[in-house]
This record gives sequence, structure tokens and C-alpha cells, in this order.
Amino acid sequence: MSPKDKVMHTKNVKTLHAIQSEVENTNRIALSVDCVIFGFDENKLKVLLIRSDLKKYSGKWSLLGDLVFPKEDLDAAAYRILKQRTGLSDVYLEQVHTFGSVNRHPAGRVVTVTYCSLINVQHHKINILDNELHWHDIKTVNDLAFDHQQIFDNCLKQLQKRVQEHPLGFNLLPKKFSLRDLQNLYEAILDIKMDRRNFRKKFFTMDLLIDLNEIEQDASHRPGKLYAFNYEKYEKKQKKWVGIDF
Amino acid sequence: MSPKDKVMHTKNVKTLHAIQSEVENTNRIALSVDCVIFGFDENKLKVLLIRSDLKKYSGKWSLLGDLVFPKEDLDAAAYRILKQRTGLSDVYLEQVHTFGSVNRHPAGRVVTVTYCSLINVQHHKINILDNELHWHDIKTVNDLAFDHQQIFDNCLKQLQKRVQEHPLGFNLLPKKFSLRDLQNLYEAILDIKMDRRNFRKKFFTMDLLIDLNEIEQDASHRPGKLYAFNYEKYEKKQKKWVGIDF
DNA sequence: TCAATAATGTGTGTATTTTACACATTAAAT
DNA sequence: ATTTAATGTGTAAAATACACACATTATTGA
Repeated sequence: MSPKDKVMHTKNVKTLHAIQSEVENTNRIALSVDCVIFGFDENKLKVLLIRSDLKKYSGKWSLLGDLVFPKEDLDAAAYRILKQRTGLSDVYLEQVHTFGSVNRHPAGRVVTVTYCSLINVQHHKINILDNELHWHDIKTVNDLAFDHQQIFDNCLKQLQKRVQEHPLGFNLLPKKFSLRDLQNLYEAILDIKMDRRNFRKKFFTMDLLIDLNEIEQDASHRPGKLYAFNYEKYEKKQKKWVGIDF
Repeated sequence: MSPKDKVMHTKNVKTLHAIQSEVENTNRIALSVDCVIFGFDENKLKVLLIRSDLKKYSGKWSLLGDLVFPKEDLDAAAYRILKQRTGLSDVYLEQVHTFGSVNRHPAGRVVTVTYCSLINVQHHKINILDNELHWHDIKTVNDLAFDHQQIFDNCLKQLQKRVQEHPLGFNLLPKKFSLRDLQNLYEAILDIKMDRRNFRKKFFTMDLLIDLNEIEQDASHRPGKLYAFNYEKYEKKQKKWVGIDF
């Protein structure tokens, strides 16, 4: 992703009117995507939200979404939203769940496919001048518009589960990070405290971190060593996944 | 579920023509659900398939699906398919993934939400007179119509994962089962062999099986004891789910 | 300059879980 | 009654998870 990528905040995004014309007076089902975009900043897990453009939900925040174009792949629609709102391409994006209750959307029958995305806020920060967009600490997210609270809760739970099974977290960190950064990330996502020494041991025995032989700059005390995630090595590994446990 | 439930095989199910009229000459997206219905019989994991009604795919098998009605909840549509095809209600049903490539369906733009269902084939067997429907051994499933092979593969993988984390498997067994039945089930789903003694220990230490103080009938050798799954006790448990491992 | 401070980095012992494997018991079949 | 092929039970080693102690390093500030 390059900093030259322009951010298109509200351009090309269908509004309430578009949605209504899509479903109004028809017996059709409209299809949308909604993206739950996570970031990690100041040791807090954050989510990118936009002010709702519906009167009924004025003052409320909502997820970033749009209708799917008729000749657009579903995943492509999600990538489009992401690019529009963050200027970023080549980011982690995964489908989570589809919400399709008849009355979930006030403008009519809109079924929405939700996606979870993890981005590095440092790459995005420079672009967030639009005050319609805001990074919210996930701990303060409540009362979103529509059924977006439910969607968000579902997505967060999925993230908490997936981050323990796959190396997704690194998408939220800079390429170079300290063990403390990594632990702070996991503690923020899982909302728990972990033992520093066992956490370290865990990741070292996985043997998927590249020691960069560099140390943190600007640390107020003893600086930690910097690491990068070894994606190549991870790809070669095949997880032994059998273990009944419920 | 009662045996009085009638099975409606092809009635009320939209055909190719209906799909085409839904999407033809419009710039709209049609929405369907597809159900991957698993059963367990003769110690093999099976999936319920139907002969494709499209010429292009004649001779091929496909999943059970239908368009979603405009005023029908998404989950309700999936339940409707299940009821139509198996006569069963109150069965395990969970959404898995939504497939939305532009060209995935030959009749036009149809986005499909896939569901995974687990049923007891003993409850269904009596109704399967329609030779359009057939239980296929999952090991022989290949070359399904449309993108249904991809959908099936995805669903099976999800099942393999979920069955290790949640007590889903019991939906495929009779209420009373032996430890050997249970192990056969897991071996069929996961496609692995497991140590009989460790498997037994695993489930006994979980302490979620009710000893019915009954033994198998008609066993050709020493009969095993029968058990039932303790759903009540399971509901009360809360899994300790923290453990980074990838 | 140098001790106090607050981090990082390393190690150790215990408990728990997983894994591999041996032997006794039971009911059916011959 | 003996053989057979299951079920039911136990035991020890290996691997993993967990709790916690101590040394090291860079910064801070008196």
C-alpha cells in the first residue's frame, strides 16, 4: 500500500436514498457489505466507525458499508469499501457472517455480508481528516446504528477466536515490533492479562519471529529487541489441528 | 421432530426458470441459501444431494438450496429447505459462508449463503423414496454442479473444526450411543484413526456423558455400554478458551 | 557520577495434559 | 468349553501449560 493512495470518503458511496430506491416498491432483496475495520493504537484495540447518515440514527455511529454492485464480486465490494475509507489495499480481510433478518434495516430488505479487516493505523492516520470517520476504542463502542452493534460484537468474538489460531495480529502491528508490543496487542484483543515470561516463551518456541538485531528507540527505560513475523516459515508449517476440547 | 411431518420434495422449490426470471434482464442480485446436510450411517459420514435440474449440469449432483423469499429471514429460508427435503425440524443448523462471485451461477447473479446441518439419518430414512435425493458418502463426493464442490469442501472443513470445539457430533447419533459409535463418528468426520483408550478417557474426563446403565443390543461380540450426551451440564460449563496456538 | 527505577531477558520447578501401550473382562460363536 | 473379538481399566513417559524468582540493561534524577 502506498501513501499516494487517495482516500475517497463519501464519494461513490450509496446513500440512504440509493438504498431506498434499490428496495422501495420492489419485492427484492438488496445486498450490502459491512466492514468491521480494526486498528491498534496506544495499546488499545480500535474500530473505524462513521457517523450514520440516517435521521433515525442521527448521532449514532455505524460500520462502513455499501451496497454490492450487480457485477461486482462480493469480496471485491468489501475491498472497495476498505480502499474508499482507508486508502489501503492489500490488507487482511475476511468474511465473517451474513445478517439477513427481514427487518434489520429501516430502509427495506437489505441482507448484509460482514467482513473483518485488520489494518495498521500508522498507515492510515495521515488520511483521517474527515470528522465523519473516527477510531473508537472498542471498550467504548455501544449503541451503534441498525443492528451494527450485534454485527460488531459478533466480529470481535470471531477476531478473538481467530487471533489465537492464526497469526492475524501482526497485521495490526508495524513490521518491526517488540515482544511487549505483541503482548499488549494480545491483551487488548483478548481483554486479559498474560504472564510476560510465558508469553515470551510461547512465541519463541513457535520459532516464527525473526530477530532483527535492533532495539526499540525512544523507550523510557530499557529498550526491547525488535522482531518481525516470519510469514514464509509459517506458510510451510502445517498445523496439527486434532484435539477434541469443549 | 415428529414422523408425521410430511416431506415435500420438489414442491414449492424454485426451479431454474424461477431463478432466471428473478435475475434475467434485471441488474439485480438474487439471493439463495444452500444447505450442506450431513448424516452418519454405516459408520460413514454422508451428505444429502439432489440431481441437478439444469441441463448444463445434467448428471451432476448439487446441494439443496432455493431462493430466499423477499419477506423471509435468512435463517428461516435455510430451515424451510431442511423441512422440505428431510421433513425434520429442530435440527442443528448453522450458517457457514456466503459465496458471491459474479459468475458462480449460470442463470445469472445469484449470491448464496451456505448452511451446515447435522441430522440423524434414522429419522429421515423412511422418507427418502424420491430417487432425486441421495445420501452420498463424503469420500465419493466430487464434481458437484455449479460451485457446489467448493461450497461442500468449505463446509466439511468447517464441520471438522467445529466438531472439535463444540459438541455437535451428537446431532448425528441416536440419543443412546456407545463409546465406539462416538469414536467411529469422530473418525469419520475427521478422517483419522484415534486410540480407543485415550478417546474414552477424553470423553469421560469431560464428564458430559450420562451413563444409561444399558448395553447395546444385537452386538456380534461383547456389547458396549450406552450413553447419552448431557446437554444441561454442558450449557452450564463455560469454556476456558485462551491458548495461542498456530 | 551513581544509585534508584522500571523495564527487558532468562531460568526453574510443578502441575496438567497428551500420548503410547499392556492387560483384564465380557459376551458371542464355534 | 474354548476361541474370538470386542469392551473396560490402568500405567508410565513425554510434552505442554503455569507460577514465579532473579539477573541484566538503559534511563532518570539527586
